[in-house]
Amino acid sequence: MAPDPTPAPATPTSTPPTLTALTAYLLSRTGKAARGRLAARLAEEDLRLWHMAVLAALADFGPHAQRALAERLSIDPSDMVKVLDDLTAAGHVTRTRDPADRRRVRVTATPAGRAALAAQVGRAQEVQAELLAPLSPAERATLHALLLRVFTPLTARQGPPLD
Amino acid sequence: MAPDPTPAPATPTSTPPTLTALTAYLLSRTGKAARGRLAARLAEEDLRLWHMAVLAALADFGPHAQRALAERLSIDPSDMVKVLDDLTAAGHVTRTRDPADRRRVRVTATPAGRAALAAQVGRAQEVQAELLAPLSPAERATLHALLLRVFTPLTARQGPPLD
DNA sequence: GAAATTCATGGGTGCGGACCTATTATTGGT
DNA sequence: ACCAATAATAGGTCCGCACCCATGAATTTC
Repeated sequence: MAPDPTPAPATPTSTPPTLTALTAYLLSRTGKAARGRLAARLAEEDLRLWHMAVLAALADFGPHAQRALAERLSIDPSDMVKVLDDLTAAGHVTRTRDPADRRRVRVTATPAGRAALAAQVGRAQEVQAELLAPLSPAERATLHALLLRVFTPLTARQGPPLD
Repeated sequence: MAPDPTPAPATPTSTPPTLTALTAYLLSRTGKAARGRLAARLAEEDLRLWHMAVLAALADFGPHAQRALAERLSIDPSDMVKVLDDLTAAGHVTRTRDPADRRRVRVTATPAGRAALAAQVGRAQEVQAELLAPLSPAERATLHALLLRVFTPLTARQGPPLD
């Protein structure tokens, strides 16, 4: 019977209001949760987020030169190499040298790759359903729309040299 | 026509619709952006997100035993040590042994620490203003409310053993 | 008083992400 | 034919985060 302030129910694990009052903080935390769960699901098939992003880019925009693909996704070309190594090993994409310019490598999604992407999208939607469980369908739509408006300008990186 | 899909204006850097259609993806990306910019701002004063979180917890809930603080924030106790090392060195918190139970260390925010927290909150709001620039004040409030509802259950980790 | 427990601490590990520098083909220009 | 620029590739580094174990001091339990 000490002056112990924590009887038994242990610590509440509640987050400081000072932080939850910040939208930036909430974004950071929920984003991390989303990323973590997403990554965990993708890991079930030995994929990471970049793999899915590359497959999505190929599916949405068609074949790319490898470098163009890297630029589109704002990933370092040398890192793209490794991502594509994995994807080719898994049979999700094919690398073919561009006959016109044999320096370039043309990256194309295979049918298996597109199927894998569809499967991953499905898993992502499952994760998403868990995360957004507290929200009604209408609210989820609202959230999505708002996030999209916040997100878009982030990628619309000012084209100028910037260097 | 030439099979060349990229005339000259370089690569658009646009994100695959397959991804932007996923709220989980948007959460992940915007969250990462928020985190990154936040961290960059905090780094100006040699602080990281954990430092701010600890200061906020102390300011909001008062002094904590070190272990209780770690539990509240769901951080490993051994990592908490290092965070507190930094904060004490910066004069933002004080560590005093609990006279009742001399194993425990009582962590208290100093006035300087509380001031530093206020400054960081200010910076966070600046970052936030940039991020949420595309949204009207009402929309920002809506976003905040929705995120809060999504976030809360994440921390309300089911108390059960789970192991 | 001895043993088991709790805390704080130090040190170390592994993972993922971002970034950076050669090196080797291949090209276009001169 | 030579030279400068571009593509892909293979390495390597650094950082942040999360996690885990061993130790020593202090406390509770028996």
